[in-house]
Amino acid sequence: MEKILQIISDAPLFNGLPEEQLNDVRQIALDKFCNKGKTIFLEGDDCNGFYIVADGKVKIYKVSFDGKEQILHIYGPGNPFGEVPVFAGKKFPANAQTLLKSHLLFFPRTAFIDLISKNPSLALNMLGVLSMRLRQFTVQIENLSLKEVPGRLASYLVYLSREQGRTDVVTLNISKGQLASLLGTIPETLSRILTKMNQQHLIDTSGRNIILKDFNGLEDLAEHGKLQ
Amino acid sequence: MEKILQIISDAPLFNGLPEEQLNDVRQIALDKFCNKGKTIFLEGDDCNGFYIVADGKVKIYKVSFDGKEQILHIYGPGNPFGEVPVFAGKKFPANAQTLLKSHLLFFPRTAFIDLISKNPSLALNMLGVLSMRLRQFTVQIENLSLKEVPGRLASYLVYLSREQGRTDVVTLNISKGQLASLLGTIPETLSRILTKMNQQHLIDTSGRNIILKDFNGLEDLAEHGKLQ
DNA sequence: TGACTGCCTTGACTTAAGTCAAAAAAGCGT
DNA sequence: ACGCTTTTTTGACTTAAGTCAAGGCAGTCA
Repeated sequence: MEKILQIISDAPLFNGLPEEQLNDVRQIALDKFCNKGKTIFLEGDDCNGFYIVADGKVKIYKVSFDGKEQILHIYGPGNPFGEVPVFAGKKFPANAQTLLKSHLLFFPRTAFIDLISKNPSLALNMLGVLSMRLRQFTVQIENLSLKEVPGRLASYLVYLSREQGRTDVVTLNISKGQLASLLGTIPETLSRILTKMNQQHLIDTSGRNIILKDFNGLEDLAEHGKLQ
Repeated sequence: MEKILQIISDAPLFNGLPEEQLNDVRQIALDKFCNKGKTIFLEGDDCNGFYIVADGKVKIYKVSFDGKEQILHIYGPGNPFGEVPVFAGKKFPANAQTLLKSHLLFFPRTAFIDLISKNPSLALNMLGVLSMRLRQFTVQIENLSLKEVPGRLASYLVYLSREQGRTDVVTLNISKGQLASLLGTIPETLSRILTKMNQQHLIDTSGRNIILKDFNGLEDLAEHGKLQ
């Protein structure tokens, strides 16, 4: 199978579609190659389509008046982004920038809407993706407003642990500064909390590897939201 | 037009559908009447369908371990809720409770999926609604993490002002305690900030009516996020 | 009228987390 | 291995907002 077609068929959005429809999708996809640090779109830009990450990594983020940034998502291969304004409004609600040299697929708005109208199962997949996003946001809002930073960090570590399929050690796939922004805090605070968790034998850090010394303790912290 | 059909056709989720499709939708809707304070579902409950508020008011909320509650949404007539797990999973991700005596319409999961498969424009409308909500969540996360409480309050007042179509005075449609929760804070803090805004002649409060004495100042505060 | 209830406000105190500044450590290209 | 940049850590200080506890105020219902 051709490379791009392979990427498309692996993406959750197009999962389970028959080969004929995958080919239709492939027809409307355009390649876009970006270097690290490239801004793909800014909040308020007009949107004429959405993207899927074929390779690399992209952050979706908001910036406050005085320049502080809150990362909303970090997407890797297979994840779509920028699809909200395709269906509602015309402007992007946040900024997007590559974190690595990346290969993106661009799907023009009208062609895609056309496709989805003829394709109930593609529509259902899309509904599933958006619903999932909504659920993630719900959790993120819950975390931001009900938990303190240690709780959010613990929660993220537990999430990473599930994602990486092991409870003894996890590896961060983003820098600690980016993690701070994702957790809605600043690098200094994150660093201090990591040190504190070390002292309490919850974790053991060495660079981007974090040994989970007390997984139950972390789950507890993620649940209760307070560090001792 | 029959009352239930009217409610359905007025709901943003189904707005603009041809009458024939509206009738299809109406066919699968079931009535549910609830008193004030009735729990409709709890986080983790199995989802076998979703709801639309026909009449009354419903809050969607999360509860932290120590009982503090964060309201995610307050929905009134025409708003759908609980549709996320219809596509994304099987369990409700948050709790729902009526704030008033309410009349709800229930749409069973399987019947609805059936319907949508046969109805591309219904699917597109739903995609629009979900996208709109994602957009709102984006703003909510931005507010929670990049703005302080005064900024979030100002932002809410400006939003209310647009919704109610006047820049001189707005009326809260929820209690101040509930507003505090919606803003991700506690009643004491909200009360103090309202007092402070009074002193600075930004607003003038009397019960649930809030006179906006300096609308530009409020917009500025909502943007910059800092109170003096 | 008065007590009951729910909601809001105020005060004194504590604390989590941000700011600013500087040093230490880790990456990276040549 | 070298210098350079970027990332992370640490320390001293400030501040927004939470906690706890007490009062006030308004509506309701005997």
